[in-house]
Amino acid sequence: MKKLPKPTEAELEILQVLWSRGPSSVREVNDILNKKREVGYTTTLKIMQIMADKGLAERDTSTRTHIYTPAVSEGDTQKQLLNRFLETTFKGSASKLVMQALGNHEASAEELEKIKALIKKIEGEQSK
Amino acid sequence: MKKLPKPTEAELEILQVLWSRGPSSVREVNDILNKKREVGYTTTLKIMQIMADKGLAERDTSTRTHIYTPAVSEGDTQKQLLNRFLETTFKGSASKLVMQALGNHEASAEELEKIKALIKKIEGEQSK
DNA sequence: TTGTTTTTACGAAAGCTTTCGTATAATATT
DNA sequence: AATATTATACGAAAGCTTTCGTAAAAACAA
Repeated sequence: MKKLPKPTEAELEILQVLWSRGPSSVREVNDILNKKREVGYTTTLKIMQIMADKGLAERDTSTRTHIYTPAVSEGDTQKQLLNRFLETTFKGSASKLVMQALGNHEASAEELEKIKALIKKIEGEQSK
Repeated sequence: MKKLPKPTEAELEILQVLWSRGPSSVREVNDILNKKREVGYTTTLKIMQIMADKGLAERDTSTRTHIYTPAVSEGDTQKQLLNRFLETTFKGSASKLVMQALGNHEASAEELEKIKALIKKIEGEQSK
């Protein structure tokens, strides 16, 4: 497994667009970003070019309008960032983080069910 | 409630030392940091001075060796950073984050108990 | 064809954090 | 007292990310 570079904030924002939209042009990504905040077109272009350089995205340059595709999965990226965040902010204590997260943000009943199911599964494995 | 500046990585590292040790001098903090990685003394000094400027720490300058005290609580800071992380990485879905955190890092049996208890409490509130 | 729009490419500026060299003052040592 | 050590202060350099101006190429429209 190769180690992926940690995406910056701006890169992560773009990755999220690519994850939800699939392969996209700079124009399309930039339009979406601009629904939330003002970003210059060339700014988005530049960052997407950097992402291609770093290997966070791949681009198809066969047509004039280049099409970018995410080269890292959403789940893997979340896992990577979570590990890092867990380490820096909670010194590795996942349960502390979970407690904080559940305490401050209400999850729906079904989400809580999923979490309970997961806990059960983990407990099952532990008792072996 | 006043809004605290977001601590940088280096600042967070120092805050963690201050939280665990309580009021400390630059030398003491720097020594602890150097157990993990090499940091120059003046680098640590500079960042702690910035922290005092920003209001992340307070310092007692009544003696030659200034003593720094955290001015923000560990819990509040974790909550602030967690909210931000949740937004940027999990688009606000706390349960997704919890699932990932529990899935990837084993929590001890007692930690799982605590989490289950918390879920029960939340469920109790929801059913009202 | 001629001019307008759209796109990529390039590089530099701006902004932020971290690192460090140097100066100066206070303290400790011999 | 003279020297060495330890502390703070200051500013600049280094490193990284983000932003943007400008140019060149491609596609489109009149």
